[in-house]
Amino acid sequence: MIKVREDALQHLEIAEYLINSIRDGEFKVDEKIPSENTLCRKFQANRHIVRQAIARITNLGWVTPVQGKGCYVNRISQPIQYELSSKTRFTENMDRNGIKHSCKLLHWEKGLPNEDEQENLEISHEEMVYRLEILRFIDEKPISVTTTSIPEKEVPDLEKHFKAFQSLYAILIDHYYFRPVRNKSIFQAVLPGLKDSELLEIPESVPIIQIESLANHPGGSPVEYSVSRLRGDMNKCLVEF
Amino acid sequence: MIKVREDALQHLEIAEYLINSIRDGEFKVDEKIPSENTLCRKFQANRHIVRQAIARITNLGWVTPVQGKGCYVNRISQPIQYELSSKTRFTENMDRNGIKHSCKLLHWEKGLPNEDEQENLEISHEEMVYRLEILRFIDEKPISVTTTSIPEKEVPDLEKHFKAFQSLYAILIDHYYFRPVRNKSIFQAVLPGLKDSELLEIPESVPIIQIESLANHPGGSPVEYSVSRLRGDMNKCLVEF
DNA sequence: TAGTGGTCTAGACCACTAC
DNA sequence: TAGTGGTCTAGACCACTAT
Repeated sequence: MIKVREDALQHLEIAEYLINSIRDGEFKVDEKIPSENTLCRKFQANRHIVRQAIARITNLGWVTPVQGKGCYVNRISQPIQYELSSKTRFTENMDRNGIKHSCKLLHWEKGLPNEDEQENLEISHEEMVYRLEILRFIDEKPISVTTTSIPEKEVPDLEKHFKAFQSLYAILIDHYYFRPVRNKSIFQAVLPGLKDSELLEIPESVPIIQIESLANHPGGSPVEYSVSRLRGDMNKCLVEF
Repeated sequence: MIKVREDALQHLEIAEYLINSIRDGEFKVDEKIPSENTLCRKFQANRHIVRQAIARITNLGWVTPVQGKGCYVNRISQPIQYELSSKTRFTENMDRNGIKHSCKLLHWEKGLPNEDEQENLEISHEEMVYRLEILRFIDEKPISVTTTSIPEKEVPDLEKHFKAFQSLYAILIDHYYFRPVRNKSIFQAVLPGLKDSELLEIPESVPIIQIESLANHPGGSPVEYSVSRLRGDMNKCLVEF
């Protein structure tokens, strides 16, 4: 067992104080906690220590520091529950729960498949795939980013339907007359990469749920391989058996 | 967009160097990376910066610092894939994949149910529950901690069977003649609390997968409510639909 | 211009490990 | 005793926001 000096770990005490103050409503949602300097004076602590404390409660999701302004208390919303089954999709999930949402096609490309795509989609190394990167929002705040791969042969000229992009599944159903069925999903808890943390507007220490999914033609062959990364503090996933 | 000084974020450069060196095999698994002081000299950087870099690669799972000794490179094992379905249990999962595992009953108690337990197990506030805390190991390393609640009426005198605890399900089947069936699971990515990080022997910034599950009597009423917390860097969960 | 958070330097003392 | 990582102090300059 590692000993700890009695007066040490002061940053944990400060973090605890801040969390309790937020819980008690002393620091209110969307308002600011005291500045670093103020906290230094209050606790007779070094700025470094105060910053450690703030880093901790930031990672725990309580506040978001903004350069030049201050450190804002987050609205602690219950995470959105996302139901995964063979049929549910993001859009239906949100609509069914009456949650206002939107999405944005960040990027698309047509290219040769990587190994994961070849294996999961059961295609050869020379069959082209469409690759879409989609960012989803709830209350104008980004909550997930998804990379989806579909073989070109399944959706020729897919890019013709990208104007006013609303939902990939709407395009598949309206223009290609099929609706993929979720076959399997693999869940992991990971830390975001630099790109993810920028897109999702979270610090690099907020955990994210990564869901790697494969969807098939109804009763048939694999057609859509996707990797989604959801903010851990705003999402949870329900699976019923 | 926030600007960054060109010479700034030096700690990210150092972190990148360290990761690349580990990847390239320059720093080998189970050996130590150079000491903080050595890195300070090498990069002409302040110790604080070097420590930031080390904190980063620690959180990303590459190394584990040990006081007084050094900073050891972790064996990057592919995460263990854990298959969740209505029937699979930890023990069967591991056995099927030929993974050597063990577990330990950390604590047990009999007490009144909390709100979650009342709701999920569909019991009144005065029906006692057994509450078990189980730590699971793979290769002698802790990988998950689970809290399981079962109404006392389902398993009277449960504690009589705790000697040489091997598997809760073995006890249920051998002595109470039923085998719970998984009904639903809720996945979240969270950061560990202090207690979790101690039990799982991970720093507080390594994400964990939290799985809240409910299991029923075959075709019947709820009988087991559990919350598991798995090391994110060592586990992934597969669900097939 | 003043105040905020972001980054970095320099140096101190402590606890733990190895010798 | 020397070397390691853990914690903390004191102070600097920067970028951003508000006034």
